[in-house]
Amino acid sequence: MNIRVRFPPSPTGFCHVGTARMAVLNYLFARKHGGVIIFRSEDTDKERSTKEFEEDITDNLTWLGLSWDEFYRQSERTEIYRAAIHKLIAEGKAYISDEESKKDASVMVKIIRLKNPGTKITFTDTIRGDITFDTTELGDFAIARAENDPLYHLAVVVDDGDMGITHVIRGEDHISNTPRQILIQEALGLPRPVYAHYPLHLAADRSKLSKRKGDVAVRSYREKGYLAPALLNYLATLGWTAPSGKEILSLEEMIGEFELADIHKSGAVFDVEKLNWYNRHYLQALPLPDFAAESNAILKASLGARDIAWNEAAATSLAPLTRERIAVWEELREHAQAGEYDFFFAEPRLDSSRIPQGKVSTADTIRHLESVKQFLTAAPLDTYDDPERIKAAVWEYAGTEGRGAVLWPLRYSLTGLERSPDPFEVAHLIGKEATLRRIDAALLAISKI
RNA sequence: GGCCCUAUCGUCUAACGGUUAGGACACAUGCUUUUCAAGCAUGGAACCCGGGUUCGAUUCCCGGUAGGGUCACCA
Repeated sequence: MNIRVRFPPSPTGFCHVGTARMAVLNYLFARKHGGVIIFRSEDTDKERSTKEFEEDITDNLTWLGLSWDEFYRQSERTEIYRAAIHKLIAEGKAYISDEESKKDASVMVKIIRLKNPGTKITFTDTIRGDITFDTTELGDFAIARAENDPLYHLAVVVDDGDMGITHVIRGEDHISNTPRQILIQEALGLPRPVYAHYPLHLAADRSKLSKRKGDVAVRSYREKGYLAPALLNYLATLGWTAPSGKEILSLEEMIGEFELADIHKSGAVFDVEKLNWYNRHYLQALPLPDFAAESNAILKASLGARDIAWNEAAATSLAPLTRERIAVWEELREHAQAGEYDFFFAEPRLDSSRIPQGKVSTADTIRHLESVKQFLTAAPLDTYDDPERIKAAVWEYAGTEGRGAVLWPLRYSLTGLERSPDPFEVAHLIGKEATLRRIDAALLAISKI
């Protein structure tokens, strides 16, 4: 069987994570079976559909790493719908009725309705099993406003038939649309595709995910600095578990393991914490030069706004350290804007009263700083090539005098921050000269207390 | 409200009649370079309720309850 699936978004809004998930599931299934993917822009609502939204959708799906083989717009296919509607009317399976407009009761409009035979429709859903509907309650539902102006259900059915769609994989919000579409299908004499309705994902309170309850646009995740493979991996595993039990999977691995029947039946909450965990993973997996390039761009912009002189080399050497401190790029920007990295590029501004820590006296603090300074002065220059060797230079002393008492003033002197990376890492990054200079500055500041 | 779907830790889930109900995220505690982050170790935490079926139900059936979806001249 030559499998053909479709991505049928309507370009009436920015690419939603729900749209992305629909595409991911269809993509995995199609690629697994060597099938064909059709992107179909469902833009029959002329009022709300825009080119901008369509581009946002294609752009973001591509960013995620997805692709398709054929592309159509429903707005360019009115002739095909016209023929189908005409045929239905000619065969007496549909009719034109004059009715009051629902928008304005004083206006009479023509609506084309399907003559509903009122049968019971049972279809097999790959994810849920058999589902039965009594279609009598649907009545003669509307399929078009005019022969050249189809409504959603008609367009979908005609297109699925014309494009040879074999598998319709969509959200469960379409379950109740299915009997209606099957009725049209049967009236047109079209084959019935395989249906698979997956559950929608939900907001934290288990209600429908909406703009009010968090980000729903793929572009906003992208702007915050989420990585495409992370979002892709999360979206795929939200409501689907790989048989291997793996949670981290590349696109190729997902394709290899994917089966429609393994998609869960119940709705899952979209959890940003878990997404962050995925993103941290993929951020760590980035080659260091790639990480540094992006990291530098963010630091440069953030530090520029703080009037800190830029030093590309210093920033690059910082990359291994910033990498383990963030889950999303946005965090690096926030940290840099809060001044957490200033000390790598400029002398720290010390609050002398903060140099002695806790119960340690000022006199002892001075003594410790003087001692540490001696050790670090005596240490040969290449000691600074490795944080471990810097540590070794003062470790015995810190052990006997009290690590906190010795290390806190050192760390604070070097960074001027309450919270920062450890002192040896910092000394390594800023080098011997700056390290000694900063200790001297701290000693000078504390002597004025 | 009618119709349809669903129901395991806070969250994502494993289990396919017999298990100390497993894992991941999050959380708590401890360790590590008495800060922060990361890492490592440990810990707390779940079968919606009621009936059946069965030697035995988280698992199968029915009912209830709860949640979701859908009831357009939108898609």
